[in-house]
Amino acid sequence: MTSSFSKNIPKINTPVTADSKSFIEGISIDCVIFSFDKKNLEVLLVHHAIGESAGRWGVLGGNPELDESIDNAALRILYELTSLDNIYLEQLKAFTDPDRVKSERVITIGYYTLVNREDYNIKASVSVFEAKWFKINEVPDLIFDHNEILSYSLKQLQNRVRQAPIGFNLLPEKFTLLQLMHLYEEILGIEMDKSNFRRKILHMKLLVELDEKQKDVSHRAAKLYKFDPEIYKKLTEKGFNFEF
Amino acid sequence: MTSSFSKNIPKINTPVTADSKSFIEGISIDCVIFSFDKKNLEVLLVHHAIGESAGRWGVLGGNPELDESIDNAALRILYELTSLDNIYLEQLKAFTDPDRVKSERVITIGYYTLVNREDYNIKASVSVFEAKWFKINEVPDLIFDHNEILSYSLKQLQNRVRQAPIGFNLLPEKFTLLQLMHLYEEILGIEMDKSNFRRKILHMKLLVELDEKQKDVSHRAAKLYKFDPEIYKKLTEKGFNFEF
DNA sequence: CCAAAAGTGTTGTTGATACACCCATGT
DNA sequence: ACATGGGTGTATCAACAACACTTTTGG
Repeated sequence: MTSSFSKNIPKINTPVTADSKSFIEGISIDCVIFSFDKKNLEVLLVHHAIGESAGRWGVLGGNPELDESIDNAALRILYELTSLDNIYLEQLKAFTDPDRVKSERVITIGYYTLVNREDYNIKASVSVFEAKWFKINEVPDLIFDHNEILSYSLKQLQNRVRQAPIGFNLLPEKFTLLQLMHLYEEILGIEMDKSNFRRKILHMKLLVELDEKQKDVSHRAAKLYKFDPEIYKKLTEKGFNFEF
Repeated sequence: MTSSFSKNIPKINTPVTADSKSFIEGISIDCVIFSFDKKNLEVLLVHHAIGESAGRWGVLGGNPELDESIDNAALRILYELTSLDNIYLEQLKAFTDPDRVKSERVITIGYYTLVNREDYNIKASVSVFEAKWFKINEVPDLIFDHNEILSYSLKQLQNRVRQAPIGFNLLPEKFTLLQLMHLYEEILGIEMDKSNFRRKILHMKLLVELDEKQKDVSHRAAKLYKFDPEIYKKLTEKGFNFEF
């Protein structure tokens, strides 16, 4: 689910770390934020300073308001942390083990989101939270069931990325074919053949070749491409299938 | 399908239609029950007799208890209606539009389940609810957002059935290859080639050929096969991929 | 010149697709 | 005999994997 979220935030919510009660009692929101930095898939984690989980890291969390859908609440919470809107957001599922939080019964609706690292670096300078990027295989022991939520979201990302061109949300607008290939290699944890990858992705005719090349690289500069959602839309309407 | 209530059910819950509050306030469960009858994919719907949605049909619903996971609650509610256990159950997602139920704010965790029609016919003779099977394209206008939940679950079924051999849950233990093909045709809404389907499915070596044939059919009797979860498990451990 | 990545070409193999055809059985 | 579905065989084409090769550019 993608959606936009306007500048004027309707409601600022109390941080996750607080022990404040949700308006809808017993329901929280947790959101895994993925990003791709050069060669590595990374996750944004939030440091918890107060409460029972003080000193540990967790996925971005929050609470829904009474008059908003949980999906919108997730967008709002994301905006509060990153100042980003127009983010790719997808619901995972509800995590509902009665013992997932020791002190009280609370279920959480899990989400994952894909952000372009450049946009994040520009916008997310101010935040109430202390947040940090972790390489996906260097994630520490997290609060509650957040390790489970994270590993579930990674699986989901691996699945989805094969079926729909959502990976582009992790890249800058203009990218090279090799960057794109490295992204897939990193997410899927496999090695790919350069030549075969090119043929396959170009054959899909999803990408627009730009009149631009890489700059300041110490080797032959590669052509830049961009992903065009309009083209994708037209192709899917014709029964196109992105199967990676 | 109305009648008395019996058997020892672990926890008796109030029916969905009642306006009773859940222990975890604001959270309900809705479960789409799929089945395959000869040629048609069908859904089990429950008739609502009391409350604001009296006279209309909906998906099977219920409320969780404080000390059980929502997944377990779904299994319990399913058992209460169908007397079936050991059922294939998968969570869809949370449906959370603040206006999805007019009178109060309640989110629901959606599930779908696949049942073998023969087992159902044997076991589900008794139930507090009036329930009826509907062909998938003859489903009426349902209560709340249940039409949305249903169409979402159908999409999910179509996706999952291509990636994992879950379709077998809809068939009797012993089946013919053509039955299996018809199942896929019906779920995916496509036509398939008999010969090619055979080759493909047999080539996967998922099926066990039985020493048995169809009986009482007015044409050449077909060999019966069964799906062996053990074989599937072994294959997946070796990196097998069921991609339909 | 060399390193490093960009980009092209070739070849063998596999699997999907579209058929045509024969077989067994009840009415 | 014929309708109905069961079951086999085959030719063609597209996709994929593996790999060798040439090109461009900065240092």
